[in-house]
Amino acid sequence: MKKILDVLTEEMGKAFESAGYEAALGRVTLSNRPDLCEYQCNGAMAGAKKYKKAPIMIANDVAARLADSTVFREAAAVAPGFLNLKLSESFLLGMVKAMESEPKFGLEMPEKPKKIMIDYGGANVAKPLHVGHLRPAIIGESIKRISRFAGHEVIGDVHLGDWGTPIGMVITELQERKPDLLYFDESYQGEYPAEEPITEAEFAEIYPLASAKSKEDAAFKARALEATRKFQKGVRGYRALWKHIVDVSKVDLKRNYDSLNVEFDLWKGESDVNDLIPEMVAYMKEGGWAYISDGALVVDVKEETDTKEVPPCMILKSDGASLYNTTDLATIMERMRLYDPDEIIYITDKRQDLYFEQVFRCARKTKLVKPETVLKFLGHGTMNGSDGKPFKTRDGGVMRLDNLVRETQEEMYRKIREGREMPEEEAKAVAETVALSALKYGDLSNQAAKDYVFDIDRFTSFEGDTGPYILYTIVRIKSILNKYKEQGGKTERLTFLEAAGSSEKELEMALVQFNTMIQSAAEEIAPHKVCAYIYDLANAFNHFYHETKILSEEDGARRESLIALLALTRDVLETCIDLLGFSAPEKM
RNA sequence: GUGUCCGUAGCUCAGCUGGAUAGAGCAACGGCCUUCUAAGCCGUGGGUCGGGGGUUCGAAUCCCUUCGGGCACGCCA
Repeated sequence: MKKILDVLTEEMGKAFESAGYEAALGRVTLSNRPDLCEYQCNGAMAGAKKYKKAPIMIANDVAARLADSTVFREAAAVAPGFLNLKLSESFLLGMVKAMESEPKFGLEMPEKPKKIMIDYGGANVAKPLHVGHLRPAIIGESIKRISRFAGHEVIGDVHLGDWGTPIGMVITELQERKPDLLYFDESYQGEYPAEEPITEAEFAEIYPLASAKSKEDAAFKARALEATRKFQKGVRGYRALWKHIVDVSKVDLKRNYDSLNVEFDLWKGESDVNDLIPEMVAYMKEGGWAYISDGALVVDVKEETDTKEVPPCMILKSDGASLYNTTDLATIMERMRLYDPDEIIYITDKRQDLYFEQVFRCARKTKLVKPETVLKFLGHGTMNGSDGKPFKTRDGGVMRLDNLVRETQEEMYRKIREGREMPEEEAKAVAETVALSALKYGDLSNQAAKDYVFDIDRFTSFEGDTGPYILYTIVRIKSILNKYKEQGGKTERLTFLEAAGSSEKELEMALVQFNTMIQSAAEEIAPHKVCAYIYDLANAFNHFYHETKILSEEDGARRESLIALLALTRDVLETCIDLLGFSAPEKM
């Protein structure tokens, strides 16, 4: 179905045209004075100059043409030249019905769906996820879901950092603890055992320790670097150990991401492109793009239009080793070969802005991608503590992600037990669901590019613009629908009637904004628009709920229509929160 | 230094392809439960949209400038 603003603009454009003005002036927008009207058009003022006429005269001309419109119940010309519009209830009803009957609530699918790869998560092997990993994970997950819902083919890739020194550190610490392991015997020629030489618990304990050691103990660090070099070079025992560590780590990472309702389609990593690097480097040299500067291999990516200094993109360090750029470029090469995406979106901290600019320019210049391949970078801000600085634990350390999730769940559990009679087991399960909504909504309702303050009390509150408030609204609706069902009410093929009151009409108007909102959230990669929408929708619903008796409505047809409206509202809300990556319980 | 993002109510944030009286939430205060979840709803108070200039019939929104802050600027990722 068409977007409501397009329909209204079309209707308005016709009125402008028939009054002798250009149709393009008929752009209709949501009213910014809801006390005066529902929608508005400011075209009369925009056209005043062109037609050398007072805006109000133009507005009057246009309003006259809309007197018997089936779309607008009212179109009033108001000084100095506003066109204030109110919808006809029957027109709105038609939109609601279309929305209810069409797939995806009437969202039109793109003519040419794009294949989009999203690179998000930023996880490293052998390094527990910390709070800094929260944003890329949940923003990326939401963007993946929104793009997919909007009709595109989307592939989410965690793009694991599985080739770096953290693994060398873990190997080194392991060697200190278990020097007799087969893997460290470089003369050993046989097969290595299939089972892991390290348990998950042990692994979880080792990394932070090894990381700390490496900072304090220079000798340890040197050994860790040596171990890194060995597994990268392919020394058999080290490579085998590397594989074990990657496997154990992935189990741990998956569990963490599961708890956030974050799923990746691909678990690719830096190691996957390792063998591509020599080929890529040779290609860049042969193409005449790469040259040696200060010992390092670089590609110039300056452009004439630059107003700033853009340093060259480094391909290899002066010691010949690869770096972040190397694997990222090789990954682009691999992605083009294996998937040939129309678009690749990277979601990382915004501080990497310039870095990705360099990589994108390099990829484009060296023709690793097609001229039409879109490379996008979405930089997110940091999650700060109440002091406005990056979030830290009470003692100033970096907080692990699982601890943050657990603390949020505990806080939620406490609040639920406080406010509701609920068995412990159920309260626990509900707390998990609601806590995730608190965390995700708290994050996603901010623009991704901005920093935000993590405030557990605010996020877990049931009041105001929060995840729990949204869930509470959904639960209220479900509760009514369940009662209705228990009373034997009909739930299939319900008939809608025209809105009978203003709050009902407002709810319908909020509903029919859905496809407009999704489209702009998808185009602008902006999950916060989904949050803003469901907050408005939930408010519209709660207002309507307060004014309208539903189950006790005596007119059967009218009751049925109200139930249909409730069901639609619930479905839209639940679809939206799914796009944000969380869900609602049955009760709370 | 260069570039970039940000500065809106006491706090946390929307609004930024220019439109009428700048919106929410929290906090404060005051109402509404014999009735579908009051974790709700309704209302009151609270603002030189950092400052200055410009473009425009009209600027929080566009341009310039200035102040304040964050971040980035070749061998980390």
